[in-house]
Amino acid sequence: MDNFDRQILSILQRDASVPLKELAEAVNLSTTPCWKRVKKLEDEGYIRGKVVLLDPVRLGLGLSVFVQLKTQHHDNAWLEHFAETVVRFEEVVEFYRMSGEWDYMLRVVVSDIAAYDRFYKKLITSTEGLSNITSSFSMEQIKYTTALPLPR
Amino acid sequence: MDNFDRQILSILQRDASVPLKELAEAVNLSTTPCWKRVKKLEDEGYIRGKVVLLDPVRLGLGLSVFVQLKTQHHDNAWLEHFAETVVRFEEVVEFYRMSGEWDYMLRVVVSDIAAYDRFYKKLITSTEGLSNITSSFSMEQIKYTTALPLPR
DNA sequence: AGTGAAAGAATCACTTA
DNA sequence: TAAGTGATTCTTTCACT
Repeated sequence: MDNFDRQILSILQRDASVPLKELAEAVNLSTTPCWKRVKKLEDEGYIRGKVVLLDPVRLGLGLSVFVQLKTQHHDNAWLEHFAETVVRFEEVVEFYRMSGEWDYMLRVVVSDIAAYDRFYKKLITSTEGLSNITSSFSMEQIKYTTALPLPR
Repeated sequence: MDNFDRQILSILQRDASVPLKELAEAVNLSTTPCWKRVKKLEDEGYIRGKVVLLDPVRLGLGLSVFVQLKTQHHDNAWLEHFAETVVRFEEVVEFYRMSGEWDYMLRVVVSDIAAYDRFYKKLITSTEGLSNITSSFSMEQIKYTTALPLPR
């Protein structure tokens, strides 16, 4: 992981549609060595995949809801079962196990409050052992990026 | 936005490295009409871009911190200035204006608690008018996807 | 790490339903 | 208005230096 690699990752995580030739020029390599580095970064797991990002608002999915959850169960078996259930819901785009007051946090993407309510009912009927839930509604997504802060 | 388009988006938002020929086969079109649809979806703003997703843990960026903020200022000028400042920080990968108790929420990606503390100091010295801040630490990212729940 | 050739994909003009 | 065919152009990939 040298400087070349970091530059390559930095460009590709912002725009993966640049042709290899341009990418190579940008980092001052010729195509083949640059290509070999990209392949290596894929093989070594730095690059997890290439995807297209969609516009949630354009698709009528402009509402993000953050759901914070508490449970009494703190054993691994319960967590595994719970995680499996929650992960299956397509509306759940992010899911974290937290320290502090709340045990879990989700980000749920839906079209509107009515759709969120449907999701909420689905969630509480399909999981057990939750002692507390709170939902916080986002009014506006001011920033959303998949680009990680790479050390330069 | 018909069924073809939805299928195309559904595939590309999970894997944008599939060749057009395969994509076309998967949705039962030949390459050109399929290609035209992809271009149209880009032009019309459904597709915001193509990116490579990196593995945060592999890069030593395994800590997500959720930062909730309150302010006294509820005018547009203050928000704009505040948003501009916060958006500039690369560590901030998500930034929402919220309803309810907290006015804003951030997701911040850092390497460890020490790095978060550096970010925290940077944040509070570069913004003004914040009346309350709380940080919640994620122990584990159980799910993270950029794929939106498209209606089928 | 680089060159140049071969293989493979994307793009386009044009045709057809 | 939308889909298909085939030719052209551009990109990626690879053997070799």
